Amino acid sequence: MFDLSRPRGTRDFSPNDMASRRRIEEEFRKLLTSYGYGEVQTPAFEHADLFIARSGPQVIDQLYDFKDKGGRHMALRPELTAPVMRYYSTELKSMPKPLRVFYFGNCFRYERPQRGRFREFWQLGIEYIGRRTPLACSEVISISMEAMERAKINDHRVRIGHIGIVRSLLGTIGIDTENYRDLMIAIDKKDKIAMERIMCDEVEDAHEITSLLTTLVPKDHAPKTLSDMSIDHPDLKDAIDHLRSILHLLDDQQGRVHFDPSITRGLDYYEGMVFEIDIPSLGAEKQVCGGGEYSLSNILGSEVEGIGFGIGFDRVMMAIADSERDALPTGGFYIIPLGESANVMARHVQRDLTAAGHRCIMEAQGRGLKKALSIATSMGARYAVIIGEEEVGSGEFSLKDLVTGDQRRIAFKGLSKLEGVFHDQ
RNA sequence: GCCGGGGUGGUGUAGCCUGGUAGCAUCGGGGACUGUGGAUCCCCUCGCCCGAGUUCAAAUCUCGGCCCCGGCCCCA
Repeated sequence: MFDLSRPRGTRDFSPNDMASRRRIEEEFRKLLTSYGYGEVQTPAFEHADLFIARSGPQVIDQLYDFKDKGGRHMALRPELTAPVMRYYSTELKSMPKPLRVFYFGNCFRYERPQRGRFREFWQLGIEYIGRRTPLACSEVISISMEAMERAKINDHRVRIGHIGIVRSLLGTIGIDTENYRDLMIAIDKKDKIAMERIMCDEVEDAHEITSLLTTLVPKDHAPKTLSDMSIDHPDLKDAIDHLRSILHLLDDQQGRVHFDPSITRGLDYYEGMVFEIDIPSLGAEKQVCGGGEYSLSNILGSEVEGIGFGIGFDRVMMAIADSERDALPTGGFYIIPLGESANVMARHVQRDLTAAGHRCIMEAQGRGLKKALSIATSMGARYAVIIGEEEVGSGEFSLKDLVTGDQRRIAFKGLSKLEGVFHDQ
């Protein structure tokens, strides 16, 4: 006997799970479609180089890669932005700008599983490829927030920053670019000690360091509002104006949006506005969405700029209240053929009813009437269709309302007239 | 990769400290009841994560592995 267990970090989804997941998925699709985004799909695996080329060692360590039978180095996709950009740069390029696309698919990373982190997980995202105007930025952020609302999540918060602000500030005190990466990570983690350590190697003026730290790291990790930012540096004016315009357009009535200059995002291709959404109640893996403005000229070899975000679909599902989860569909008919002579008519009735869009389940185990009615009820059917020798002989079937108990004979030919006579629920 | 807490029928649990018969609930299958249902009663299937060690004897104690949960890291 071989190992029947499920691979580590993967999940099976029950019919109930899938009912909930599909409903939310559809809700998201409707949202994105209504904003003019078109869905694209790319392969589950790609040439490994697509992911390796510009990635750090962490991404590569987590890559599910393999040699195919032709000796090619392939990898399961760890994220969807690169494949979508690959698609864009080869085929979608000629489409009118701006190009609005969205994607939904599974991704694979060899990680240590824990709550909210899996080796196979689903990501939903959009890309707005075109000029990064404040209106376009606010559209993208707004869609991500509306997605949370559609999922009926109400404790999320949005943090918006700007990578240009951080870069400029560091530039003013002459920090060596080679240390940007470590420093950016330290800033993103709000790790003052690491920030100070890295910066002390570069600058001598303690006052400058201190003021910089206070500017970048909100007190008590509390989000700040943009108006708290009092930086007079000419390089920053454009960035701050840009953010102001975006925030103004977001028209955040519920106070979800906060300014957090410490967001730097890990990826190299981000520049300008960046944002994250998290749901505090999720615990350690609370970030459900991340995105921002990017430029991909250095990666794809051609000038591509845009705005996008990725949503962790599984984390959204975890945050959805149990009361919002779906039950399996109920209602409709349960057909009970009694004896072999009833089978043919039973199949015909089932075909007609399902063709008319009704849920219609066949008693196919040969159970007796009593047992079958009991099953019909427990499966949530509204009506039982009873077909026995009597019915076959007269070309009729018995239709029993399982809620009221009423029962009547219906001519098989009169099936189409069922509409409106009974409540299919 | 690191640090904690756990793994008992499909599901939820008792038993573990203080070694000896694995109990309960629910779900699933069947029957009482061969053409009229959510009830009741009865019967049945299915389990100590894996391996090694200690012992007359291990679900229980020891070690290793695997897996799950929480945290770190990173991210979604």
